[in-house]
Amino acid sequence: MKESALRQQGRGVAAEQLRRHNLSTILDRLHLSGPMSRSELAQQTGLNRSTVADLIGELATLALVEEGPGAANTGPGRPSPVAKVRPEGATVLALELSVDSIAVATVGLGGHIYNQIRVARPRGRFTPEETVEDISKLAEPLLGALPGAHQLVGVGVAVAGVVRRTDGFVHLAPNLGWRNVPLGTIVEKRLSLGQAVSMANEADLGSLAEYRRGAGSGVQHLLYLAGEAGIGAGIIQEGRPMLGAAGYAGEVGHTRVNPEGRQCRCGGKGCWETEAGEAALARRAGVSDLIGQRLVEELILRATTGDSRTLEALTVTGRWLGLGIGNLINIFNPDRVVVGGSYHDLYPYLEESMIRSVQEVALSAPGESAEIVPGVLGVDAPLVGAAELALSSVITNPAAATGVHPGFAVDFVDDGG
Amino acid sequence: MKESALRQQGRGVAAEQLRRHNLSTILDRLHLSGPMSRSELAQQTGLNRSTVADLIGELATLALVEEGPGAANTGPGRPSPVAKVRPEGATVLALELSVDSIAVATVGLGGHIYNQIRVARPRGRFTPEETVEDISKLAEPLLGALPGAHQLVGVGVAVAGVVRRTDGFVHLAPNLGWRNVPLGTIVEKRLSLGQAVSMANEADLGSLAEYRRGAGSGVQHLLYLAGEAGIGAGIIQEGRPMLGAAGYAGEVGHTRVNPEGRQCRCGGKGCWETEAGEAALARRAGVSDLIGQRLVEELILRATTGDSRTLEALTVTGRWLGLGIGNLINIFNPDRVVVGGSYHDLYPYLEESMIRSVQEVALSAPGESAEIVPGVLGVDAPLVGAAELALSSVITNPAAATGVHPGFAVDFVDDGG
DNA sequence: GTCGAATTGTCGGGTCCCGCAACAAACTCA
DNA sequence: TGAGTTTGTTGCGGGACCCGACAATTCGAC
Repeated sequence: MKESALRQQGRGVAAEQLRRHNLSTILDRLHLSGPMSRSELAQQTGLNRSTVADLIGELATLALVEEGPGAANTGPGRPSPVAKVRPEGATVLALELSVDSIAVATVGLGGHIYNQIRVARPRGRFTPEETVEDISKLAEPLLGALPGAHQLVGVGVAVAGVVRRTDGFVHLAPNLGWRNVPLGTIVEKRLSLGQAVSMANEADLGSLAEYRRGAGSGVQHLLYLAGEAGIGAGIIQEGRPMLGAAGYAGEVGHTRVNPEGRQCRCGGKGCWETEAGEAALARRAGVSDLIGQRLVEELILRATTGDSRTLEALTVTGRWLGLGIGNLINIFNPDRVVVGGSYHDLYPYLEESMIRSVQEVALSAPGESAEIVPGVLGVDAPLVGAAELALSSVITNPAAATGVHPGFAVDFVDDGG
Repeated sequence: MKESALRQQGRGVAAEQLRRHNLSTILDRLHLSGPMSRSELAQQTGLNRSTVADLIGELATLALVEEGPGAANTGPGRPSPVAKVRPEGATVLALELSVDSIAVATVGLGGHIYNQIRVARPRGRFTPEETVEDISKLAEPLLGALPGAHQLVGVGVAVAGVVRRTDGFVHLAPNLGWRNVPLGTIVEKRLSLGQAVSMANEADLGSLAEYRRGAGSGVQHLLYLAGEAGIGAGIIQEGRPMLGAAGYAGEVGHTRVNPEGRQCRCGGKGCWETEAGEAALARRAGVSDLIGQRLVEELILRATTGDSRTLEALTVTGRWLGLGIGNLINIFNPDRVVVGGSYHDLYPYLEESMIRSVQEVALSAPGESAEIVPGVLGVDAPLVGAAELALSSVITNPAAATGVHPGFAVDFVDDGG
C-alpha cells in the first residue's frame, strides 16, 4: 500500500513524492500493526525522531491518526506517546459477490469492522442488476449505522469472476452466470455515493487479506488458493499482488492437468477444477445434488462418522489438489501456501493425501521451503481484502484523503507490508 | 534496474536515496535506449532541465556518461547536447554454463559487446571445477582484449539449473549432472577478479534479456520459455523478474500435465517436459540418439524435405507445448510469450499446432491479449541477461560505481524498464 | 541577410524535507 | 531523592529539486 508513487517507472522523483511515501509508510504500519509508540515507529522506519513526529502531526491534522499517552512500565526513559489510526477518519464499504452468498461490511482504517452481514443465495439465478440491488439494500443500514463523524473514502468489491481491474468489467463469472457485464459501472451508479469503486477477483482479494491480516504474516511470497465452485488463486510476490497484464492472473482452475479428464464448464477438458473442484468431490462422494456450504457440512458429517466412500472421495480429491499445488510451487516458489474457500473447512480431511501429493510433484528446492497452511480468515477473506483494496488509496496518499474521489478507481495500488 | 533503493519496504526514505534513484533512472534510460538528448531525458523523466543537467554532470564525473554535440536539424531552438553511456566506464564479464555449450562475453554499459565466444560441449561429462576452469580459460583472452581504460564492475553467470540467487549455490542441474554445488564460490575463487559475482538461472536471465533488449519491447508482463534439454521459464511481472522466495520460481518443466505420462528424470511422472521437451520430440521423430543443436538441425533438415514422421512429431510436440503455454497464460496473464532456446529455431514448425492448442486451453480473457512470438536474441539471450544482471548493480547505484565490490553479490537488483 | 520565434542551457534563489545536536521532559531504579 | 536512560522538542543546516530570468543557438520567413 505504499511506495507506489515512487515506483512509477522511469520517472524522476521530487521531494513532494518523498513526503508522500513516508506519510504512507507510517500510516501503513499503524494500519496493519495497530497502535505503536512513536519511538517504535522511528526504529522500524529508520526515520529520525523529529521526522516521525512531524509526519504523525500531519496525519493527525488529516484526522487519520491520533496520539494517546504512552504505556507506562516500559523501562527507563521518557515514555513515548502511542499513535493509532482513527477508523472513522477513513472508512470504506466492502462488498462481496460470491458464488453462494453476498456480503457487506463497513470497515475503518486499521481494519476496524463496524458491521458485517452475509446472506446466502442460490447460485446463478440473478442478473447483475438484481444482485447489485440486493447488495445495495444490505449496505444501506450499515452505512446509516456508521458514526456521524466518519469519512467515507471508497468502495471495494470482491467478485467471483474474471474481472478487469481498471473499470470492473466482468468478462466471465461462470458461477454467477454472467458474461461481459460492466459491473463496476452498475455498482457505482446504484450506490451513487460519489466515491471511487475498486473491484477485483475474489481470490486476489482473499490473498491480499490473508497476506496482510491473516496467515501470511512475515512472508513475502504467498500463494492463496480459493476453492469455491471452481478454484482460483491469488498470488503475492515480493509483498505485492501479482495481477498480470490486465488483472486476470491466477486463473489456475483452468490449467489442464489431465488430458484424459472430464469435460469442464470452460469448454476444455481435464482442467484442474474438474478433478480437484467442488463438483468432483461431490461426485466422488456420491452427493452431486449438494453444493457450496451444504456440501461441505454434509461431507464433514459423513467423514466424522467414518463413511468410507466420503473419506475415499476426500483422499482422491486431496491428491488432485496436491498435484496442482505442487505444480504451482514449482512455478512460484512461494514461502507459504494458504488454503481458503471451501477447502478451509475440509482442510483436515484433505491434508494427508494432499501433502503427500505435493511432496511427490514439487521439486525439492522450492518444495522444502513451502509451508502449506489453512487460511485464518475463512470465508470472509475476500471481504476483508475488498476493504483493504478500498482503503489502499488513502494509505498510498494520505494527504489526498480529504478530497472526494468520484468515479471508478483507476488503478489498484498494491501493498508492501 | 532502478528504484530498488526506494522499494525497501516499510523503510523511510531520505533525500540521499532520492538522488540515487534519479541518477539510476537517467543511467538506465541511456543504458537501454541509447544516446539521448538532455531535453528528451527531461521530458521522459519529468525532471527539471536544471536537475537533469546536474545529474548528467554527476554521471559524467563518475565516467559513466559523456556528452556530445546535439544533432542538427531538430527544429527551431537551441540544440540539446546528446548524452550517451561510456561502455568502458562499466564493463562486465558474462558467463553462461549451458547444457550443450559454454559461452563468455565482455560487455560494457549500454549493452556494447566487446567480444563474445561460444564453445560446444558434450553433456554431463564435466565436474563443476572442470567447467569453471574451461570457461575461465575462455574468459582470459577476452578480458585481456578490453580497452586499457575500462572499469570492470562485476561478473554475471547464467547456469542451466536451479540456483540460489543469494550465493550461487546450485541445488540441481540435471543436464550438467550437478547437485548441491557451491558454484558461486568456485567461480569467484577461480576468476579471482575481486569483483562481485551474480548468478542466476538461464531461463530467468533469458527473460531479462528479451525483456530489456529483445522481444519484450513495450511490454510489462512477459513470459519467456526456454526449451533446452528441459523446459524453463522466466517471468517478468510489472517489469520486474518474478523470482519467488529463493529464486527458484519458473520451474515449469516439472509441472504435471499428464498423470498417465512417462517417467521424468525428476522422479515424477508426466511432467510437461516429458511431453514437450527435447527428448520427447526426438523420440517421436525416431532420432533419440540426437540431442541439442544437432537434433534441431537434423529435424529442420527432415522437415524441409517433408518427412512425415518428423512433421508429425513436431505437430504433436507443438500441441503439448501449446497446452503448457495455455496453462501458463491462465496463470500469469502475460502481454507476450517469448519462445526461446531450442524452440526458437523450430518455431516455424511448431507454431501451428502450438497456437491451436493454446487457443483451446487459454481462457478467452487472458488468451486474447497474449501474443506469442519467437525470441529475437536466440541462443545468446541468457548470456545477454547475465551481462544485464552484472551491470544492474552499477545502474541501481551509479554513485557507488567506482568502489570495488569483492565477494558474492548479495542481492539481485531487478529492473524497471 | 536579418529578425523574430522557439527551444534549451545556465545560474542564482527559494522551498521542501529530512537529519543532527542540544536541551528539556519524564520515567525507572537504587 | 538523584543518577541514568529514553524520548520529545526546537532550531539549524544541508541536500535535492524546482522556478524564473537571461543568454545561447537554431530555424524559418520576409
